[in-house]
Amino acid sequence: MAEAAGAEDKTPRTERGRRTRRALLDAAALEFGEHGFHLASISAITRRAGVALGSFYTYFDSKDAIFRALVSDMSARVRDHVAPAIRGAPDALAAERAGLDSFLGFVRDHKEIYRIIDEAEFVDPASFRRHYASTAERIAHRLREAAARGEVRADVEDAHAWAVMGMNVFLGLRYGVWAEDRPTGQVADVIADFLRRGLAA
Amino acid sequence: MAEAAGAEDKTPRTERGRRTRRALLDAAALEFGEHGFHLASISAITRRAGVALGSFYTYFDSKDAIFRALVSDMSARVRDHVAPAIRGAPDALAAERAGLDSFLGFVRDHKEIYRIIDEAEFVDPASFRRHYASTAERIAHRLREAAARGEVRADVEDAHAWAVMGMNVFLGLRYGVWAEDRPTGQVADVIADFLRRGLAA
Amino acid sequence: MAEAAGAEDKTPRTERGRRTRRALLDAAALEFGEHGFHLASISAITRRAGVALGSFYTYFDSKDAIFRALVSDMSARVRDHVAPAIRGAPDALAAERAGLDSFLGFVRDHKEIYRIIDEAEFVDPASFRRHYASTAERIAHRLREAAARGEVRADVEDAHAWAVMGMNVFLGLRYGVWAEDRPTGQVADVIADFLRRGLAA
Amino acid sequence: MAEAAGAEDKTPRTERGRRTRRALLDAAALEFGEHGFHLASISAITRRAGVALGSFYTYFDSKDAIFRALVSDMSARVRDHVAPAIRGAPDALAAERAGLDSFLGFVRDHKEIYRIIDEAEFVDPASFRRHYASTAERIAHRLREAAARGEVRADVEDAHAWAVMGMNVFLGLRYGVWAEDRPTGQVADVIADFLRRGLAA
DNA sequence: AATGAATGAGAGTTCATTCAT
DNA sequence: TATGAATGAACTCTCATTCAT
Repeated sequence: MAEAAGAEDKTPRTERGRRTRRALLDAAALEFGEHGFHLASISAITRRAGVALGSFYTYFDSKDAIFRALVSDMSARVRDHVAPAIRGAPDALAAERAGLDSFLGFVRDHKEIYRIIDEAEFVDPASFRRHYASTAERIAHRLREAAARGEVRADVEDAHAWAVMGMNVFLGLRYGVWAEDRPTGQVADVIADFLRRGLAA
Repeated sequence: MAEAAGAEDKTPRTERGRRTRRALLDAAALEFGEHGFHLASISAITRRAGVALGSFYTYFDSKDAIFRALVSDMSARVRDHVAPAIRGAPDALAAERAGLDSFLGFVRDHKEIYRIIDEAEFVDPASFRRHYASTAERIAHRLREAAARGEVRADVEDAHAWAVMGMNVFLGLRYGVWAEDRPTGQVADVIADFLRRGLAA
Repeated sequence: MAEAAGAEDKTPRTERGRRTRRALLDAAALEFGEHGFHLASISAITRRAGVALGSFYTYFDSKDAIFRALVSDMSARVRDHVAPAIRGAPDALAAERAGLDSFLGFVRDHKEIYRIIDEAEFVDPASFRRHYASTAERIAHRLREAAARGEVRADVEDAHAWAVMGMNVFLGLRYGVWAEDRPTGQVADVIADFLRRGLAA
Repeated sequence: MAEAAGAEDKTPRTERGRRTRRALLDAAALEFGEHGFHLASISAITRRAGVALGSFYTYFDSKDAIFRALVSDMSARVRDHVAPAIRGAPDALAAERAGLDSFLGFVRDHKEIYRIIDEAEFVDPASFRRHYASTAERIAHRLREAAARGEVRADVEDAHAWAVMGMNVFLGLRYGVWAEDRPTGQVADVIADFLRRGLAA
């Protein structure tokens, strides 16, 4: 039900197959995260997953294919992690703060995601655009609704949504590099305050 | 330890050598920009530059070395292009707007830079950090001075500088993808207004 | 040592088994005919036959084994198709004409056979020699008997039989390539006349 | 000047390069002759030629490419060997006899050619057709001229040329298998007589 | 008897780098 | 300094065959 809806029928039919596929995906996340797409090797992935090299091709057609599967897997997990935090927020600006905080936390716990998402643009441009476009659209949608409710300035436009996403992505993906010791909440607070004043009605 | 200073040993002595080195660098910008670091090949670079494969090593120690040389070359060019625009601005917020606009224009005219800078983080983490840290530091410095002059809020901190840089980088590097038809000035205006309200004293 | 006799151990016991074996053989004829021995894959054969990969080894010991089974299957079918035509001919030279015509017709209707027979020499030299030697011997036998009856020259020898077979095989196997539009009967006529009187003025 | 007139500029520029290319071609003839196209391996070819694996790709783009180069190399050599024998013959039928004899001799001395030519049809159909079509056309041309001179029957047609070629190819390529001990001249004599007068009593 | 996951040796090919001329 | 041939390790991918269920 993930990458391309049935692709070519590489879907495992047995429980054992399901476990092997999962192991490969997890191993791939680590390998791609550590070495990047081009330096990651399929033989390293299978070694990490504890299966024979040839078994890889029982589940994925190619190196590209597993990368794509991984990206959509991770997008979904990020979304599933961030969405509840946003939904629980009292108003639009609190939602943005909660979303950033939740994203920072997720990345901190899954450092591999950082490089994988960054490379997705070049390895799989189509899914990259889909990913960012849908994120931006979600933010824009929230802002427009908030404007209608009078929570934020009435003249918000899409550029604001992209700017917010840009800050979040840049801060989120580089947070480990930038300031590992700083609690994520603190950063989220500074940015939330900045957003509030920039976007307030 | 040689990257920045100019390679100390491989510096060409003759005029002809200087031209060949420049041709390699230009060819490398195109090749890395089109294919990315790992898929770019030295033999393609030399072919584009019109020199023999073996000649490459007269000027650069390795594939990494020419990439590093290229990244610092380009950082310098971006800086040289953006700096005057910033210096000419009447106040701190106008400077940020001018900087973003100028950066958007530069990227539009040098599309290769987009991918090269994006990859620099993984190919050459050291120079990547140097590059972003110095940019962030420049922004932070401007904001602190502006705060001292009362042009922006007194409680600005480094997180603001990183957020501003994040928006700029994300918008700048993806501007082609995002909204090719939109004049860069318009985007810069929206963002400038957002910044003004967010950072105003 | 098992190829000809019918495999002795892998013979199916049930009706269902018999059908599966037949399906594999038919699928193999198409697959080997289309791609040649080395590029044909067992998994493609089982897919075409509609059975699971593993089931293949219930019926054949190896890829070589099914190829051998196929070659003897097809030799027998060619023989069964051509023999009646030859038997019905009034004299030796008419028999050769009828044999060629019948062979051309068979190949036209079973194009796969073309490549399979051509490759048999390399995949399974033993059965290849058997196949051609017995064909040549049959022709030689007919010619010797015809000579005894005074229908053909008295000094015929084995080389003549091989020459006749060479023409037939070359024309027959390449007929599709060479002259698809020409009726097989016409070609058979030209060759029959040639056999009768040669090229001299 | 051989395979495809300049292909992609893999032509060696130095004397050493020329020698290496020749060594690869000779090694390939043996390897393809012994094992056939698919079982021949590039690493075996380079081992036989005494060069490193990677050097192969300095001279040929692929396994297919060297096979094609080899086939045209060998066609040319066969032609160069057979042509003088044919030219020296007193009349058309003597020419056919001389051509067959010369071909049988060539194949006996270069056994590798046997399998290579036989496989060319499947590996490189285009050059296969070119090869046989041009051979058949040469024979047909000789026969038509001989008919004009009154040396052979006036009603010769292309089918005769194909039949002659079929006999020659079949006898020539299988002669080693069939009758290693028999002098080629003897076979050529039998066939020449057959060509002249056919099989009728 | 039937299934499909698992195996691993081996293939063709690429490419950064070295070296003799 | 310039050239281009030489190198070999590393890579992705295939497939006949085996095995547990």
